[in-house]
This record gives sequence, C-alpha cells and structure tokens, in this order.
Amino acid sequence: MHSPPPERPPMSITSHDVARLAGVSQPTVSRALRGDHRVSEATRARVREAAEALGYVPSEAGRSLSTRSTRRIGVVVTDLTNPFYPHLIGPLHDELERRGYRMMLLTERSETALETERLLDRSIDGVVLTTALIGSTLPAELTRRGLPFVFLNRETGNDKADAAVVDNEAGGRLVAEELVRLGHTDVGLIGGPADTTTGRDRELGFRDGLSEAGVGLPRRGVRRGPFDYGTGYQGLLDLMADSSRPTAVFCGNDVIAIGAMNAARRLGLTVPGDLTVIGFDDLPMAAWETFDLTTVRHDLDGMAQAAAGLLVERLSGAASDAPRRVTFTPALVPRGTHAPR
Amino acid sequence: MHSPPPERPPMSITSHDVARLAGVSQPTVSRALRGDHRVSEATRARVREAAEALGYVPSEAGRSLSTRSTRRIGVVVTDLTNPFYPHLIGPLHDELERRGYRMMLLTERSETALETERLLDRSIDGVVLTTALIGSTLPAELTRRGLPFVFLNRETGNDKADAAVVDNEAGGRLVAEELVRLGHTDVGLIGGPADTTTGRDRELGFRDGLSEAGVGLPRRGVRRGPFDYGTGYQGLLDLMADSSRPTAVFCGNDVIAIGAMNAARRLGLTVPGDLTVIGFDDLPMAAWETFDLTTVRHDLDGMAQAAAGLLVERLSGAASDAPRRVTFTPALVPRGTHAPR
DNA sequence: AGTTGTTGTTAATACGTATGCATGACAGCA
DNA sequence: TGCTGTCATGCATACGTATTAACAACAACT
Repeated sequence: MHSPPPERPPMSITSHDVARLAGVSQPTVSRALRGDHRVSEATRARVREAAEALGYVPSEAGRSLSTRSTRRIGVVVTDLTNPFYPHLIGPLHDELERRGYRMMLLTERSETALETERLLDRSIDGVVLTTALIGSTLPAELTRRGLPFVFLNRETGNDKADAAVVDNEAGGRLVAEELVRLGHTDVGLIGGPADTTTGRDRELGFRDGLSEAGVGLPRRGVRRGPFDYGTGYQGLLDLMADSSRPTAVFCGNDVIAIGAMNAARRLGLTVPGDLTVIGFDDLPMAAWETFDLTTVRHDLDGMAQAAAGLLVERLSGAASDAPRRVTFTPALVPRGTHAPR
Repeated sequence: MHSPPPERPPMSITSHDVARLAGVSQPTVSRALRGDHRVSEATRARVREAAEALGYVPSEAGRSLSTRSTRRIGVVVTDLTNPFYPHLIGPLHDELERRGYRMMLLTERSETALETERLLDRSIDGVVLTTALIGSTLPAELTRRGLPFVFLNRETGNDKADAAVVDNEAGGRLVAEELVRLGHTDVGLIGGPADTTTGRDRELGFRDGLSEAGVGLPRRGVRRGPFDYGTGYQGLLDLMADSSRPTAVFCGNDVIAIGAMNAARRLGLTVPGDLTVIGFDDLPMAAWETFDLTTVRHDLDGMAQAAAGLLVERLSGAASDAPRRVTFTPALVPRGTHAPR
C-alpha cells in the first residue's frame, strides 16, 4: 500500500495575488520584479511593496516552463565520502553560484537508463561530469540530446568536449623523476582504476619517467583499485607480501597514499625510513602532521572554477563550437614521506 | 562564423509528439506511461513503443507545475568538506532515493533572505536541516510557509518539529565516566560551537558526568570552535600552553579530535601516554591505524534513514500532527587513545 | 427497445510565469 | 487640430503535464 492522495498542498502566493494587491496585471508584476525597464518607478515600487507584504516567491517550475531554462547545473559524482570530491565540489558550487546557477548534485552509482533520465528531464541546463569512466556512453548520449556538459577532473578519453583537468601524465612523471633522483630502483605503484583517465594517465607518466631513467616497474609491483582508502591499505599489504618489496610507492591519489601509510604502520614499517610514499592531489589532509605526505599538488579550486566557467559560457552561447580544454600543471610538494633509498 | 545565439533551445520531445506518433491524445500518453489502469493494454503498448522510439522523457517542470509537487527534498548543509557531512548525506541520499525522492543539496553559508528564497520557490517538497543553529529563525519561517522539514543531527532547541538525533548528553556522560574510571582529574574539553545542540549537549552531559564524580572542569580547560580540524589543532595548542595541562581531553567530534592529536604530535606529546584523547561520531577515519581513536559511536546511517522516513511520512500525510523525535543511543568505542592517568 | 453501466478515449482546463502584440495615454511637433 | 512617437500597461498565449468532466462505443440488464 502507499500514501493517500495528498489532498491540496497548502495555498501559496502567486504573481496573480501580488497583481491583485498592487492593482496591476500579472505580466506587470513579472516585469516589475525582474527589473524590466519599461515599468514606471511608481508601479515598480507598488508591486515590490505588495510582493513583500505577501511574501511572494516566484515559482521555479512556472519560470522554468516559460523560459525553458532552470539556471540549474547537474553535477555527477559517485562517492561523496571520498574526501577528494567535497574538495572539488565546494569551489564548484561557489563558482556556479557566483555565476547565477544552482548546483544539483547527482550521486549516481551506475549509468542505468533510469539514472540517465534524471539528466534529461529538463530539470537542469547543463552537466558537470566529475567521475566519467573511459568508454562511458553518457557523454555521447548527452551530446545527442543537446545537453551541454563539461568534464571536470576526469574525461572519457574519446569524447571531444569542454574539459578542465590536470596534466596527469606530467604529474606522474614528476614523481618518477623524484624517485629516480632519490636513487630508488625497486618501486611500486598503487594506482587508480585503469578505466579512469586520472588513473591511467598518472600511471602512464610515471612509467615513462621511470623507463627514461632505466628503472623498471615490474608487473607484480603494481596494484590498482578505486581511489579509496581500502585500495591503498590492501594494496600495500599485497605489495609487501611479495618477495620483491619496493622501497618506494607511488599512490594514485592522497587517499590511497593514506591507506598505504596506515598499512605500513600496521606492518611495522617506518615512513620514509623503510618506505617512501608519494601521493597525488595535495588534499588538506595530506598536510596533517600525522601524515606529512609528500604529494603532487594541483589547483583544485582553479580547476573547478574553470569547469564552471566553460560550462556557463557554453550555456550562454558565448563559447565557440570547438571544445576547449583547460589543463593545469601539477607540482611536487616535498614533505616528510620521501627519502633517499 | 559559428552557431547563432541558441534562440530556441534544441527541440525536445513532449508528450504531444508521442501522442501524434502513437495516434492517441496527449492525456492518453500521460496516463499510459504512468500506469493508469484505465488505459487498454493495446494502447499502452503502442504509446510505450512510440515513447521509446522518440526517446521521450517527461518534463520535470511541467509535471511539477501540474502536480504541485517535485519529489525533491532540499538538504541544508554548511560545509561539505567536513568529513562528517558526507557520511551523513550519503545514507540520506540513498534512503530518499529508495522512497522515490531526489536530494537537492543546499550549501548555505548564512541565512540570508536570498538563500531562504531557494527553499520557498516550490522547487522542493520538504527540507532536511542538518546544520541548524540554536536560535535560528529558519524553522519558524518554514513552518509559517507550510514547508515540512525535519531536523537531522542538530536541532534549534526551541522548535518543536520532527527530528532524528543522537542522545548527545548521554554521549558526553559516557566519556566523563570513562575518564573518571581511568582516574583522570585534570581534564579538558575542546567542544563544538555553543550555538549548536550537538556542541552544547555533549558538553552538558560531559560536565554532569564529571561533577557527579566530583571532578571539576575549570573554565580555562575549555576551548570551543567549529567542528573542524583547526579547532582541535589550535584548541590543544592553547590548552597545553596553559599552566594547568590536562591529562585527558574530550573533543566535540572526531574531526576535532584528529586536529588535537596532530597538535599533540607537534608538541611531542604521545597519545595516550602523555594525553588521553576521546572523540565523538566514530567516522571511518577514527578507526585508521594512524589514529586508532577512542570515540563515541552512534548510528549515523540509521539517523539519516530515520530523518528521511520522518519527512517522507509527513509529506505523504501519513504522519500525525504531533512532532516525532527519534533518538539514538550512543556507545563508547574503546580504541587506543585512552589510558589511565 | 430502452435504460444503465462499463470501458477507453478525447476535449477542456489548470498549474505559474514570461513575452509578443495590441492598446491607451500623453507629449511634441507642425 | 491632427500626426507621430514614446512610454506604460494589459491581453492573449505559450510552455508541458496531469486531471476533471464529457463523451462515444458497446455490453448487460430489464
């Protein structure tokens, strides 16, 4: 069974009520409150007063229906409890707000048709994809339906679309160069998923950097998994259970690195004495004394702002047709978890 | 040169298009797709087929306008980067989803009139308040406007409304009793804001528990601040700069406790050797080896689910008028950060 | 054969706002 | 005084869906 029909939701004030009170027509109310210059000052004042008195708030649905735009942006994320995303979404929210848009968070676990419908019911004007997977068909679908979108942080690899991303390869290479400089020859990698550009490209750059210096990355020195704590924790346990223990490990992001450090602690390994650990992202957490994590920093705020800018410009028709990419350059932040071999 | 200003947003399929293709009227499409039993099987099939073929997705605005309901819930939060909230919002999102509602995240810094409007433009059917402040006028305003809401985690103290909360006083008392049992007589508190029920009541219970055992909590042994890392970090530095250094500190939540532990590390204090630290919430982070934090656990998921349930029931009119409270009982989780004096 | 249902469908309309078009008032000008 | 133009406002309508009421078609009773 279910709920009985919710009789009549409580009355609410419409522009007609305001019009009646102010002694004008409904369209005049609309124009007056939206600052249309064709309304006389006297009338505008009267309308404002009436609206104020009644506590009038324009209906979002009515406006959307009429203007065919919602001033709302959908942001697709999978896992909010991963600290990375709040730090990405915070600045994104603020920047969208600043540009007159509201953020609508869409926490999608999978790309079911049902989930996709939520993007297509015209309740949002555009989409920010932060957790795109390589090979995802969602972007193509959005393009087909004419719903503008922008990649933030991750891409799909194939789709040509607006994007704000870090140069992940460069970041991976930075870490490789540092490890080489420190004299490490037995290195490990606990990377992100292979079907994400962030996972793939960081690994790619890391491998390139190593091989240029003649350092190998054996297959059994590599573990991969979701960008979360568990991946780092289990990944390090696995790596260390193997006969060829690495002296340094590059982790796909800070959260993985923190998982790895905790596992190291459990194994009684000191960092960086017994093991060098390097992360990626430079979340605030990385700077905590407990971790003091050496990592790769990039401009998370700037990236989020750029994505918001790209999308909003496209929505306003100000953008050219060609997709635009904004790439941020990462930098190594040396802290306390790396040491010479 | 390129696309003209997108005067007409790209065509989109409406129920009229589906009707035309299926050779029926628009209302029939509406009924057929929504499973109205008065539509014949044959017609329903034809309509479904047509809808499928055209890729029809009903317009959310149209539906909202007509039904006067959006199946959307606004969730008010201040700071997403505080790990506590994602852990609260995750299960909340899932439970709302399960009950057929979508979550709309409203990240509000302040209670300006402008912000409040977003709650009142009829784009949401109800509100979950997770960061209510004691003395806030927002709940009264919502009541006045007939917008149902529920308190989750925090309350305002005065308003009588549905709420899902922990017994914060009991939690604080648990900690006091444990510290007393361990023989601590010089105790400190780094609490949450005094204008939050979570901050106030945990302190209240803690004080009660202490005084019942004849242990005092001197004014200079108390620091308060936002429920964040910085509060814990600076709070502990301050406490330890004072002449009367406590041997144990109760922190308003886990995030504060982690800040405090990091400060302890900076000061060269060992935990729990030199200092006992106890938190509140039992976030996953608390169990990390690095912290191994003794804390107070409560059922975060259950609380979020309860809040969703209370609100949805009220929306469906199934709830009685009387406000209902669901209170969760906390329990001490002994880990590695507490020790006898 | 006439009445009464029953079933499946359409027509008309409501929801709240925004906008193109028409209109009325009034000033400026000759 | 008539003509033109500007300004402020109202009228009619569109947006997309859901719902009420009306209506056919047809079966089932008297």
